[in-house]
Amino acid sequence: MTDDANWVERFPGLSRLDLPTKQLLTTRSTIVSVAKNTMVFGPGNSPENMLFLLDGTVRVQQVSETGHQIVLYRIEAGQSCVLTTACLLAYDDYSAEGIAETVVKAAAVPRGVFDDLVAGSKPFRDFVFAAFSKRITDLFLMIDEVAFQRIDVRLADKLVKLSGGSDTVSTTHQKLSVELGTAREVVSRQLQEFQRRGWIEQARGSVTLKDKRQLQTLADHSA
Amino acid sequence: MTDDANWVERFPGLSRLDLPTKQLLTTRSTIVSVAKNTMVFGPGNSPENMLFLLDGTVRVQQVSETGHQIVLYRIEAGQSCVLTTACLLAYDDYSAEGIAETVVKAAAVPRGVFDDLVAGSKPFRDFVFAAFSKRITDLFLMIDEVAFQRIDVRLADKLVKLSGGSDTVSTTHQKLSVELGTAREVVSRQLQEFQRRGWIEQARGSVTLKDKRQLQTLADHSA
DNA sequence: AATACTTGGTGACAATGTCACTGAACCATG
DNA sequence: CATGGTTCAGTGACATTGTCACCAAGTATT
Repeated sequence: MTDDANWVERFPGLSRLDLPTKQLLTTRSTIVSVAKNTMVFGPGNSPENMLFLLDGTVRVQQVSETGHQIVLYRIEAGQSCVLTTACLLAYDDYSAEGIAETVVKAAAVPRGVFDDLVAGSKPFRDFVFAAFSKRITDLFLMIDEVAFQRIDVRLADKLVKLSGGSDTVSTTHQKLSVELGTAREVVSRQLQEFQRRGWIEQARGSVTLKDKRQLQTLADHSA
Repeated sequence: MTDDANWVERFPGLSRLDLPTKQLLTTRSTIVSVAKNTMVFGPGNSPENMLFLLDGTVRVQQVSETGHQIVLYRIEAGQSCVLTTACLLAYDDYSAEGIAETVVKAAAVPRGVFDDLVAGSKPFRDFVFAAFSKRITDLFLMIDEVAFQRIDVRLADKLVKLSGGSDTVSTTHQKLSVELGTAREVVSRQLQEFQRRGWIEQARGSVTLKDKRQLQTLADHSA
């Protein structure tokens, strides 16, 4: 892994901080590791610290009163849990939970230090507000998608995004349905249709993208 | 109208500010009025100031790429547009717009003053972060509703909420469909069903709630 | 009064969600 | 390896919701 002591430099939004602020962040934070599939935060589990992700991914998802689940967003390396944490602190009765999808390494900043930083550093304020803003606009987009986008378009988009650079997605129909907030049967049907068109091939627990371009075209068709 | 010069006292979250901070807010802000049905902010119209609503309601809604519309939330008196404003400043290419539903009176705080306040006052920071947190958790709930809640439940809930203390809601089927992000025909059908059950009566451009208790029961049925 | 616009109603159909059930693939254990 | 349990995926019937095309009545404009 890269130099953890200088983790601040790896955050695009934080590299502009002045030296004393950086030092405060570095000296007053601790590097923590979280095992895969651990709940990082959740109902009845408000973290004491603000986390800044150095490695790995945290998936934030919600369990509805109806028993349904939906993935809200992911926190990647270089991003912060600030807002989710803040939400938990403000309203501890809500149902979102953060789960480490991989081994996660993060810098834990105590709340008091965080508050001092917000007070003392304009660049840090900008970083925090930008994170909030990005999250809220992303949620706006998500509401739009859930409300108005066809499920085949959303599934194609999700497959391409989950594949990343690779050509296979290791996941089950059930998990894909949670990604989109739909039913497993719907995912199964759509995947069958994609397979019929020769865009994908299926195996138990994985989907192979044979024609990512076509999938991408369908996903972009929203415009 | 009540004493505008002391508007800070009317914000629950701001009354705890220390005197100098309050004075700063008061002296450096200007009271503005906005006519009904005016766009307060929107694409290509980022406001220069952070607004604190003293009177009236601002409806925030989104126009999808597909042409569909959905109401995201409302900003009521005693709340701030901070987050929406911040979003617009950060990402000016997104499609949400704020529309004054009534005559709106607001205190406009310049961005620089706002930043100074965040830096200098812990209670003000808490106010701002609480506003962000509330908004994000509300959006989580909304995503859950849009994705998983039946339309009759959502419509009943919306009718009760829009009615407030009154027993009539002056709105069209079209507007109700935008509230829920669904189609007018769907609203018409559901309202017919409510009417058949004797829960409401309809007239052109208005709905009269005859049995608010039953509607509320349906709305609560989510639990 | 003639015209256009808004509001709401209707039926056919498509897309998606729900339910109950089936069987195949995988896994842990003896 | 055999067995039984669990996970994963497929299927058909049906309910709910969304889409489309069209109509009719009320309202505003001229």
